Amino acid sequence: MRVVFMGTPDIAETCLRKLVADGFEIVGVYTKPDMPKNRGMKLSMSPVKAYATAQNIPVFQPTTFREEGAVSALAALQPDVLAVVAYGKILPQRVLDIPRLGCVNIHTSILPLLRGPAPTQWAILRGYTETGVTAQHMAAEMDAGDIIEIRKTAIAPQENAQELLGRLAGIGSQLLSDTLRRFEAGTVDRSPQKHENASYAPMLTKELSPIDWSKSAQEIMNHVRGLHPWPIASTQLDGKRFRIYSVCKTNKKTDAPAGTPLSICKQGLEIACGVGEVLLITQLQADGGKRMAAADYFRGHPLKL
RNA sequence: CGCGGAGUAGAGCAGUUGGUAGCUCGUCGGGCUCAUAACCCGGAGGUCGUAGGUUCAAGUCCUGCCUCCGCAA
Repeated sequence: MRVVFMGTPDIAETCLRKLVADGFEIVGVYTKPDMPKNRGMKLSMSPVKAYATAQNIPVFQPTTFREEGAVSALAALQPDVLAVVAYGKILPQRVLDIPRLGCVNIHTSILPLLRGPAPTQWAILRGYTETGVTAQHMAAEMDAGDIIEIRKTAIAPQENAQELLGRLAGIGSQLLSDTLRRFEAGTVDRSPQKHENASYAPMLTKELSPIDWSKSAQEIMNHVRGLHPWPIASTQLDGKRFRIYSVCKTNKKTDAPAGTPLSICKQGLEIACGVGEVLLITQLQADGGKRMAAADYFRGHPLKL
């Protein structure tokens, strides 16, 4: 079976590796074009491209499928099935129509919940205790395709989006591999989504970073966990901006206004949040500095309380 | 050559206009207490990222290199 794979970030690389390891014939890999990134604005390739190149799989990086050349190039690969994982581009119907057997997408939520680009992070941000991975037939409307299979998993109380995404990548890559086997065998299920229950998980932005200390300890924890590893929760303290990497609930109470630093102890800095609760900042990073334990930071930067 | 910050004891920092390095925590030894992530006394531990240069003298000034980090994309 001729498989064309489309994907860009780490989770896509994990899935591609799984397909290669399981012996699928990958006749082409699509990924987003190399972009100047990071310090120095160096041109960098996606994890998927790096891996595909190392495996000598042909890599395609069209800017858009609106051009006929890109569409015909895909058709020339004569794919039986198209496997898409976090590609980062919307595929028009005429692209979805190319593969002989169909197009499968792996989405890291329990569809129809959390359609869109950041489902893993929003599952945590919204305080869900369970999420999952969905294999769907692709439709022109994003993440609205008929469902093939859903595999659920519980979200651990302390788990952050990076850790969760790592687990979902493992589950998703297995699900993708299993699904492709079913495509081969002609035993793929199909059941429509309950579109009236759909919700959306929009792209994360830096505007989401600042912590609202008037929220409850649990909500702030969700905020910190959900925005890890990007864009990372942040707050102002003593006139400086800090990225907050991890926090911990306490059972203490306070009358101090939300956002007030209360005390520094061995584990970190205690701050008042909403409804009189106290949250402990355990890991942070100041501008220009490294990420470190909060207790370490305040050893060298005494904070007047 | 996108903009900027930083590399000093195990950890986090200070070190003023250049004159053989300090603080907090930890660590080791001793003491005190019913008790404590408590307190007291004492000790160990640093070729100040690296290679050159200026100087009587450089952590402190100049140049190259390495590494780390934030912003912006």
